[in-house]
Amino acid sequence: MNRSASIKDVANHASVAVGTVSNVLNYPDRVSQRTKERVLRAIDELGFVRNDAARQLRAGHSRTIGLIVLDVGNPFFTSVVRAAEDAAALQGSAVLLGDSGHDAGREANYIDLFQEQRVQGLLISPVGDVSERLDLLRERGVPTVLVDRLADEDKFSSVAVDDDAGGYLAARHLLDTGRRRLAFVGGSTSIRQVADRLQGAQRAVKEEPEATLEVLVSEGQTVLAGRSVGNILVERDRAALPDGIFCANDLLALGVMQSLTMTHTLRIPEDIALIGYDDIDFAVSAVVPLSSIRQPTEALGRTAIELLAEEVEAQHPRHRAVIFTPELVVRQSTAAPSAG
Amino acid sequence: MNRSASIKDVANHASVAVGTVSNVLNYPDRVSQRTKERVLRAIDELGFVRNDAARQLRAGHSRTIGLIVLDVGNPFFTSVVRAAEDAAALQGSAVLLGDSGHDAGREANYIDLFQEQRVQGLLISPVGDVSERLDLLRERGVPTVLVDRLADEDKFSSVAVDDDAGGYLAARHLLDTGRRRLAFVGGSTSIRQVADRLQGAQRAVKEEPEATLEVLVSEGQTVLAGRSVGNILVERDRAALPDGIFCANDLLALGVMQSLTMTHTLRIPEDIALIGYDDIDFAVSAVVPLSSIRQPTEALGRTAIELLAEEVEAQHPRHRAVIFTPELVVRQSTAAPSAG
DNA sequence: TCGTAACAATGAAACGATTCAAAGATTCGC
DNA sequence: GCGAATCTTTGAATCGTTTCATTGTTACGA
Repeated sequence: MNRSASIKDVANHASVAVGTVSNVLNYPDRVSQRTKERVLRAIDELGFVRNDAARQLRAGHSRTIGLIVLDVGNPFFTSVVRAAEDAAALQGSAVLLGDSGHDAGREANYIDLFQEQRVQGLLISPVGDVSERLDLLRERGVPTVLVDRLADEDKFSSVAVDDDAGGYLAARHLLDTGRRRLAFVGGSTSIRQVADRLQGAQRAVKEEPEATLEVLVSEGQTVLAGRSVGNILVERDRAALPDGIFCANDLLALGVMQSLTMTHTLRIPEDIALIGYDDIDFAVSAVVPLSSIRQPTEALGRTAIELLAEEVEAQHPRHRAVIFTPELVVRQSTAAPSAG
Repeated sequence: MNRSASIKDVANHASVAVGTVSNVLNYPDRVSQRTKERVLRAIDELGFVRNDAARQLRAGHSRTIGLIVLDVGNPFFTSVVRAAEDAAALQGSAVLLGDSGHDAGREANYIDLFQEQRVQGLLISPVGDVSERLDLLRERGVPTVLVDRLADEDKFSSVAVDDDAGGYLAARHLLDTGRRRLAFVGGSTSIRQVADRLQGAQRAVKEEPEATLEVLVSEGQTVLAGRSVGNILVERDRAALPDGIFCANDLLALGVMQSLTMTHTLRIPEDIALIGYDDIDFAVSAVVPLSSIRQPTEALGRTAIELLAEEVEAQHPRHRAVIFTPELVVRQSTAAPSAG
């Protein structure tokens, strides 16, 4: 119980050499049937479990990949994590997950921890700017792929989603269903995602001469912030109201939906169409099922692992930036208005 | 770049013995100021990072704790994980997180992986029954604490939340605010949590002679399932309606809320009070802010780590089962009706 | 100046798995 | 029955740390 059995114990118990036990574990074909059975029995009887530390020490590297995300609670990352785990499992690696919680200190701790663990490489959705900490990783030769953040291809590979394209998709969809007086609701445009989604929306609006896009800045990106914006809107003259609203995320959209439907005078989608972004679980079960833009999180996670594998294998890695295009999910909240 | 610097490289570079470098890292007081500086400079110049595998091999155990949860996406577990990480950090350990996704196969993989890693111990929220896999861990002497699941104290320590008490709290609150015709909405009572919460509610109702409790079984525990139940309710005669509804989780409650408020004839909380369970983020930002029962997730995570530490230290561990009582969070959805 | 105590530095041994050259056993054709 | 070829098994060396008994150094009081 105290000290767990080692390969040497197994060897003694089965009366073979340690090398043979190792062969049974790693190259079973090299070992005769009889011996194999004896060894396996011994392993079973002693409850032997390989010591990964020793294995790894000898091998010089681990079979794990470090993954540091900004917030495991965020469904976007949860989904990326799951995809990355599955993709890693396929190539025989395990993922060590770290949650930085947007905190640079925690991020640094995980980077250090993972380096000490000699992970094969690192997937990271970095806090703030791509910092010196990451440059240090590069110098140390730790293969690294940035997730949900574009990077200079001289320095890192990266996977990201094209937020401009997502914004375009959303606005184009509102225009395609006949809306012309659009509004964009988002937090500060100092958040890159918000700025990009807005930019894409503006691009779409420019394609329709008579279409307009009003920008409403919310205080944060929560349901409550959305409700505040909605409350301001319902005060307006009917004529001054937008007929299509694009929110920078689903939480905002759900908040706006609450305000608009609470008054019982405005109908979604007949009077105002509403589309969000992220396609969270709640979108489908909103009072009026919410149209949204879905990000290809599975592809992100899988591709991140694949890019990392490239980095690990290549001697002189040529970094790549892979950008995914999000997808429009149409639900009732943007159904075409019944009359022309 | 190829092979990272070892303690031996550092020793050469600083012209000291390897033991001295080790002392600088682990017992800085044993080393003279001059030497320490030379060594630290060498570490810096070579970009030396401790190899944890070697450390661990020598030590015989790692400084990590394995944590396997049923679903990292579930806010309950996310919160437990975070608390466990913080508590572990305090005692100098790191947490390796595994997400079984309710899948026994994935759970088994993580158990194996963590055993190979020689984790100090394991926190696990097990899939299905406490199985032979866990018994095996016990035989192997891997300290294990069950999370969110009571266990035989002969076998394991455990931390859990008292769902019966939670159910009692919720129903008692409805009764205290004057409601007498209560309804319970939940999925199948074959789910332990559902059964316990119902039982607690029944206990509270029995305390009031004229109070009644009707049980409505939903198909699943989602917003949509809640909406279905709500839709059935609004069809009823006003007189046959409950005046207080307790849902086995917040998703169900939000769904019920959607149905009731959509009709515009029933008001929450004036006509019907509504309370959920879990206190998810969405509860506070619902159309009518939702009262709920909050589970002490931080305490769960922290205590789990503490119990594990006890197991690790004690030679002949006496297992303990710690049960937490949840907490009532009152919001608008159960405000006392304006008139008596 | 010497002996002793306190302090610093040394380096071999150990942790447990994998590797691989070498030795030993078996099979086969003739 | 013999040599060659093939298949098995062996065990020492190795990975990078930590530990610890030992040796070397310094300081100080008598």
